[in-house]
Amino acid sequence: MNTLNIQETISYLLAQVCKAHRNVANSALNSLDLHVGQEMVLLQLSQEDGLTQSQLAERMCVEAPTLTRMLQRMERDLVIRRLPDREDARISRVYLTQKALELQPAIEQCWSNLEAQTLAGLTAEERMLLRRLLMQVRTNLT
Amino acid sequence: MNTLNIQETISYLLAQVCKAHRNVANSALNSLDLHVGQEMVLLQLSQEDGLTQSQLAERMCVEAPTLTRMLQRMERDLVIRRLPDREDARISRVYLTQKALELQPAIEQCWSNLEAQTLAGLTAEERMLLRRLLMQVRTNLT
DNA sequence: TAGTATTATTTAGCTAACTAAACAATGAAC
DNA sequence: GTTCATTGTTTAGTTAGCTAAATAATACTA
Repeated sequence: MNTLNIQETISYLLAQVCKAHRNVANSALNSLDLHVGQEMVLLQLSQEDGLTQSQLAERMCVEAPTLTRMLQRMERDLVIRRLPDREDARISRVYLTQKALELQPAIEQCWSNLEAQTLAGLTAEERMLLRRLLMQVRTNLT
Repeated sequence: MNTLNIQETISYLLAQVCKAHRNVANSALNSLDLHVGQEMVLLQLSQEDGLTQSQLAERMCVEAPTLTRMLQRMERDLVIRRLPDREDARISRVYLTQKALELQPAIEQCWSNLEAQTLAGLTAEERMLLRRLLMQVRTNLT
């Protein structure tokens, strides 16, 4: 017999929550012709345009090759463009396009709706508590 | 200016936690020659061997084509085998192999370690609370 | 200055996830 | 019993994520 009932672990619950969260985010973003993950590129650039790919990868916590391919597709779809750095020819800087700027309010609305749906039925105290606990978990796992 | 600071949302935090959690799980499973996601197939089958692919997909909350490909790779790696149902020729049933049975204690150990790492530094009350809050969030998102 | 090490990005090749569509077998209804 | 709908699985094609290795440019060092 199993001594550990996997389905009763918080890890299992967490994995389910994440999958559901990602699915909800994805559905919303699809209506903007974006894939889940791409919104984070646009959000990072909206805070600081012209980041290098390395900077962007680090802030998004993804590996460089993952980002390269995402950016290739996003460039194809005209939501970002890449220009070589003036001083260092190794570096490629990423910029929002007009299309991305126009998309931005809708993306923020998506994110805001997602947050509201995620936290529905939780009091302000519970939300603070959830944040604190998740921050502890994040620390534990990184 | 942004009215919403994405990085301060719980959705953003949740996405980070999930990514970290999946990465930790993946590293541990790699040492058993498994990929993250595959352990769930084995865990489900260890609770009930001979499930149909549809049943397995439903319990894992993944789509049928996702499972088909995972099972093809796992069959190649000799951790599961598939046999046609005797009565209904459409149905394919999935069974653990000897190799999978031998792997099982190590998988449970992985999961157990993951759970411990995830919850390090949290009191019993905090763990109960986290479970309750995550269950609410799961309900909100499904 | 020539040679080597480091840094930035890309390519190649893998897995997990999705949807849409094909395929095959069963079941139902006329 | 033949046609049609439903069910179970697979194929095709997409994206996000990973590691290892290739490529190219800069920086350092003897």
